[in-house]
Amino acid sequence: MKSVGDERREIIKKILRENGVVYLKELEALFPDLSSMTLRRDLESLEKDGFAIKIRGGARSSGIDFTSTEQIYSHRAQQNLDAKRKIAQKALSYIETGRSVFLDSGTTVMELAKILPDVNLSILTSGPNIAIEILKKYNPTVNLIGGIINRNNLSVSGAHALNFVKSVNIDVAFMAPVGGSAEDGFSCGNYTEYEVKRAVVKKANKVIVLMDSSKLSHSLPFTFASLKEIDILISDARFDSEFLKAAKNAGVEVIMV
Amino acid sequence: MKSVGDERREIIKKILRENGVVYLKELEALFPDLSSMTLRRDLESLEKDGFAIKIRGGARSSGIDFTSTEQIYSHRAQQNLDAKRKIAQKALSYIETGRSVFLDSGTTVMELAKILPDVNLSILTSGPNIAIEILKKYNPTVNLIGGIINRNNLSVSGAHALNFVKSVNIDVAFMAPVGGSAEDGFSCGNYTEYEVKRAVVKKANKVIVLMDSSKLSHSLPFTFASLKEIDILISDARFDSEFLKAAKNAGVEVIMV
DNA sequence: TTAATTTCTGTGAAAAAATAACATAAAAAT
DNA sequence: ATTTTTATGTTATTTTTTCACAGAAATTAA
Repeated sequence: MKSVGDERREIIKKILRENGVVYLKELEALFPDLSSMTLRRDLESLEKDGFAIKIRGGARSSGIDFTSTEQIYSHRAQQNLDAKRKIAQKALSYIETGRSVFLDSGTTVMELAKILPDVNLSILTSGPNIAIEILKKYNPTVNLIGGIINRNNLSVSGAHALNFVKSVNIDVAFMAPVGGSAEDGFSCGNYTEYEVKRAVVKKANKVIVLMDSSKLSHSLPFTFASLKEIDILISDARFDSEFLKAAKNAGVEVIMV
Repeated sequence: MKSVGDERREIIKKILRENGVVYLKELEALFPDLSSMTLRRDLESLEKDGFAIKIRGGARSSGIDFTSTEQIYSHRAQQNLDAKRKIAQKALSYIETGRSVFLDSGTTVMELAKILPDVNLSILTSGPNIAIEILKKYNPTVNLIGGIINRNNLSVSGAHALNFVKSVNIDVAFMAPVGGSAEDGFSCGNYTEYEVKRAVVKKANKVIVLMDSSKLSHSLPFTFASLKEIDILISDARFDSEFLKAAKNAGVEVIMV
């Protein structure tokens, strides 16, 4: 699985991580005895892997921190927009006026935020971009969890975030895992974010997981909720009978969109 | 401040938001009676605004959507923009690498956020839009204060915000008052926001106030800092000798841009 | 080991796209 | 009404990218 230019591409990745951008000229200077075509091909391959975005004269970092397992899949996740919308639409029916609602960070939840009805709701979220989206409406009260922000997924975590969550009441929580499976439950790739999600799951009266099919059968290091701990799973995935059986045993209502 | 092609660029933004990418060919088909040069220029302008990233043959969404911010601020942000920029430019010289910096919410501070150098800084802010702006850079660590968000000025406040501020150390704080005068000091119009600002002023080693001339001689109900409590005042206002005398007595360095 | 196969790299021509510079039209300001 | 500014169009030039093919290097199989 390793190949000849891997080391070179690692170096390019590093530059990309540090500077956010790399130009062909730089690379040509850095690797004087390679043809620019080879370096072009490197950028191309990095783009195919979702690490870089080619721009004129070079490439930019895709913004994904590829040192963690979690984000390796995130470029793929970006593509499932249609599924995310359907999931969000379905999720909408579980939102009741006047309730206290937690919205996790993530692109699927962002779709939900966009179509949220403009009614009296108390929203709590760990995503600053989601908070701002909801502020477009007039009626919901928006509470933003504070803490350190992960620039890769615009998610807030850390000790403050954790304390915040522990001090509030949540009727219904919409959670967005990065991975999900029957055995390992719903997981993410970052410990501090796991802590926050875990705390939310414990506090919420009802937990609804929004998961598009790209997440299925991926497991990430930190499980924030087992099947037993959630109430509803909304997904576009075609679950196999084994999964559905496990869900049924755990008392989870599975909704396929 | 609105300009001719704005509507067209809104459409392009929308495409970008939906598809994540847009190609010049598409745009040429969509706007058949415009030259491709104009459309190129649109993409360029969208890139300059941080909304898009140019790629060969088109542009990709930068992933950061601050439409809502723009909408909320569209009017206010344009007022005195020139002065705000000059103030921000001046403020920049008081930011040192590696320090813990508090950035208040507000449009003047937003201008500062935009031109912040991409260096190792620990940023604490009460403005979610400011946090997102800074996340465009690679190096600063961004801490966002949590709490309830005021949809009029995108500022976070409340008990959680207050606790957060009380638990952190701040080297230098950049504050944006809504009103300022020699007698009443620097003030704002909302009690919970006052509480947070007050806490910041007490904790910060150095307090720098950024105030454009439209704020001068306005007093609002809640004074979060008296002249004595601040270190530097940066403004485009033409202060009268009485004000300058009061500032001098209070040991405030007044910088007029 | 050699031979076969695959992967990686180099070259240069052709195509595509981006830029720059200048001209004109439209809009805004005075 | 005029000046000034902003937006757009046109064209030529430069730069970058793509493409197709050939040779080198590495890997695998025999």
